Amino acid sequence: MSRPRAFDETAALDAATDHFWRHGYTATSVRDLGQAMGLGPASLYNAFGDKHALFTQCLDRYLDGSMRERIRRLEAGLPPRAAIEAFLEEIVARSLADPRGCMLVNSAVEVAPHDPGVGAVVAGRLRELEGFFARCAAAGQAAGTISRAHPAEDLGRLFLTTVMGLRVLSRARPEAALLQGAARQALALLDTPEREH
Amino acid sequence: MSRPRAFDETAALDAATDHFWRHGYTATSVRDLGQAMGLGPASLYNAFGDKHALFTQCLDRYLDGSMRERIRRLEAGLPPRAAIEAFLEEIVARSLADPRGCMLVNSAVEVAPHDPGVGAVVAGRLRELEGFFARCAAAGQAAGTISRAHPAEDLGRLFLTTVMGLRVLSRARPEAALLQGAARQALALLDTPEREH
DNA sequence: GACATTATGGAGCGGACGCTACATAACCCC
DNA sequence: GGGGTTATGTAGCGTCCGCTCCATAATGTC
Repeated sequence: MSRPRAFDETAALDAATDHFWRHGYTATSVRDLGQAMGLGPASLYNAFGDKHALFTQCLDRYLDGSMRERIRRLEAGLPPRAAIEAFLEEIVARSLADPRGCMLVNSAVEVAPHDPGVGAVVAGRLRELEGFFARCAAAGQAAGTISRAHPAEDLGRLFLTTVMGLRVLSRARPEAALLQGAARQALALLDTPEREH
Repeated sequence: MSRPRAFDETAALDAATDHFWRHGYTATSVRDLGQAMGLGPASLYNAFGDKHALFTQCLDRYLDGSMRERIRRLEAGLPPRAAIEAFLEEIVARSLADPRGCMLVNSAVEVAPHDPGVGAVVAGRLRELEGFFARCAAAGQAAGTISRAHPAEDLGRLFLTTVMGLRVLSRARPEAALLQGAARQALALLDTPEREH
């Protein structure tokens, strides 16, 4: 019925995501995106809408492929305490290996405060991550592998905060001793001896 | 000898800082800055150099007036454990009250990765903050007000990470329960019962 | 008051910005 | 192979970007 697209949509989105990820929203121009995606402006606007709409598609794809994938994989494949430990380990390893940092953090800082739509997406994903940690903490406490000294809700809040902090620190101080030390110290909360009563 | 400046340099720098703080480096134009500072472009460039030089002056002033001021005040006026607690409390209160977030975090995420000069400044200030927490932790342990269950270096690393994380979370989820819960949980590390041996 | 020096306002440089219009090309359906 | 429909390349819209030039103004020195 009509002429088909001459490019791979997912490859184009991946290229756009990489560009937003590296340079942020404002510092990325539509011309940059078109070049990275191998598209002229007409094709870009026809397929993905304007710059803002393209960014939200990239952010959604990024979050599905990184954060949600990790939550699903670890929660399904590991016991709760190990899932928490593995999450932090992966975050540290990624922070040390990938200079692009975390697109969720980048968006929370650069875009979310000025963009209610992106702000809602970011807030929702942060709640998902907090929920993962809180669920694992509660399950580990029920299974006896995690100390009951602290409420699971607060553990979830602190692990979420720790992940965000690690991702920020890695942009200016990508040092293994720093990131591993912080993660180790957060995980120590899982072993707090319980006071006798 | 020559015509004097017709504007207050510190007030102009404060106005520029506020603009960079709210909108970030890239999204702030020199015209915006000139309008906020009450200066024409000629005066602005003559007094402060180009946009990048002005930004670094704003960032330095901001850090001296917020982070360094807080470290100095708390470390001089409070015992070590209380200094740590007060720092986190102030960060939470400020995060809930001021929608601009933390300019150090903003700069670490937006500017530092693409700018070695700013990156060095940010890394240095992060080290100062880590040092404050580590010093307080060690002093508190020596005074007996902080548990010796964890090494002071790791406590410093985690508190630094926690502050960074709180500052990120507050941009998308400025919720008292979340930020206070995370801070409370981090501070619980100061009370870890020591295992008998 | 003439002079040297710095500050200021305004005009404007070349280029990049996000985005659009339009003619043409490539496909499916019949 | 014509017709309908969508995709694509190019040219270019109006605006804003960082920054500079230049004529003029305001000061201290003598």
